[in-house]
Amino acid sequence: MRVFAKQGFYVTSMTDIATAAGVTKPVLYQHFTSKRQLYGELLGEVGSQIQEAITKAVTSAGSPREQVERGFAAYFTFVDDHRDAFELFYTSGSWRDEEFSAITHQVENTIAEQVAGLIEIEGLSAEQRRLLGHGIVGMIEGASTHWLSSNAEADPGELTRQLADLAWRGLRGVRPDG
Amino acid sequence: MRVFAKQGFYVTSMTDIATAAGVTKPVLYQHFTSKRQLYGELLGEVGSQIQEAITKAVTSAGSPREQVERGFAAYFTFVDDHRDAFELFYTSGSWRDEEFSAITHQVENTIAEQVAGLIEIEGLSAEQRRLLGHGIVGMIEGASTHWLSSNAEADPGELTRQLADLAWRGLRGVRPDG
DNA sequence: GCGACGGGTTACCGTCTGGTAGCCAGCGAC
DNA sequence: GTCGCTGGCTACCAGACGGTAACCCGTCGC
Repeated sequence: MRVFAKQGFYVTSMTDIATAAGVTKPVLYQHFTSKRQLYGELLGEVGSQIQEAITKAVTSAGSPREQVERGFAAYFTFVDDHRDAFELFYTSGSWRDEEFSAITHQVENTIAEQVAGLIEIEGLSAEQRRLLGHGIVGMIEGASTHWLSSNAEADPGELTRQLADLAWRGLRGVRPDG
Repeated sequence: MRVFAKQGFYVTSMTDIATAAGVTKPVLYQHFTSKRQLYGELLGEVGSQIQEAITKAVTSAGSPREQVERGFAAYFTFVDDHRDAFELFYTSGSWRDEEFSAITHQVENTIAEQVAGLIEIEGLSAEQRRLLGHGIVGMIEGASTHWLSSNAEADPGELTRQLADLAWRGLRGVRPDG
């Protein structure tokens, strides 16, 4: 995970992974049939974790506003705790690969659908809701990426307050703190 | 551009590109010194186009709200008109590459900074504003990606209305149409 | 002490790709 | 008609990587 997350799929060689794991290539091939299978398994594992974390957080909440808040909190906490996993999942660079992008898209679609269900406004088609849901998902991903790359020392709680407020109230509704 | 956008940097071979261009490899190397240089030049070109389109649109607007609207419109119009360019730029998969990601990040940072300047609320630090700006940029990117991959027949104008409204007024402020 | 066994390692293969050298065709000059 | 030149193409090279085969070493039973 660490080496894939740092270097990406194509740059990383099986020897790199084996070395990082303290073994040699043939040992790796006793556990995984191919490089693609190893990567796919990793990606799927991470995807399940993200999805589970968010779903659990959302279902434990009451009002839509609270669901947004808790969902965001779960996401940022996950990113904070599993930095490598997030980077692997998000900047893996395998979006042009049919098999791999299917996994990431499945997760994004699920989250976007959950978000779409929180929009209370009448008169929006399902596809319009989905689109907005993906907008919110992109918002979270963009903020997370910047957060990690900028080495900002904001904690997940502060991030959640800011971003959930942005999502819920828009650019005009953000308040300085709490 | 077309072949890079469809396959990504590593999967695409110079022979692929040469073939798509109707020439052979050595001819390619008369124009570009290496695969990386070719890709970097392409990426920089696209980045400049995106940035210029948005900056031009934003500076032609008055109120912050209008700047958001026009900026979004410029982005979605660009995506619609230069699908390959957008895919190359966004899902290029070269985020793990120091040299390439510098280009994309530079563009994203510039846009995020412009967005940050539109937030009128007092009491936010520069870094907090930047973070929210990147959230909005991610929102646009996420929505664009979904828009393209879902083959939705929404036009850029409709996208702009929905998403600009989402950005400005939040999830509670989206209205069905117009 | 000796032999069998099992897990890991070295060493290797085929393939592919970025990048280049040397050839060849076609055209213009005389 | 022949020579020379220019520009593109075929053919090739070195290196790297995914994946595998064959070997080797330590351990355990006798």
